[in-house]
Amino acid sequence: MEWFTEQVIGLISQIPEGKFVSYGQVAKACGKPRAARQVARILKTYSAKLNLPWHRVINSQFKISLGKGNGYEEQKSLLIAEGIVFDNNDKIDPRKYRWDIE
DNA sequence: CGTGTGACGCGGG
DNA sequence: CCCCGCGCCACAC
Repeated sequence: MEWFTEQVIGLISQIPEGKFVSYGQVAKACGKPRAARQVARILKTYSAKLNLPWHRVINSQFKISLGKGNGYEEQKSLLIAEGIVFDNNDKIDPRKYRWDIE
């Protein structure tokens, strides 16, 4: 397993309940500021098997990146279950829920 | 080895 | 807010 991948997985696993981070945030924190897309791919590949809180990762627009009918509904409900509130535009408030990586 | 594809991000209209 | 284009990068064909 590559170093970057391990960093990403390690970081994601530390996101506190009720909080979120963006793909870009994770990429940056792991030393590759342009690798947001890779972070997404890593989640798709390992989330299920490694029991990661994948739902706590969204895009920089504070919205869920999964298409409706393709995981969107599930991610949303998981976040709501943790107390996160979505506004009328399906976005969440970063001032309340964003987790600023250590 | 060229080409297409994203669970992305940023700027612009 | 929505829609586009462009840059980015690992991967599948």
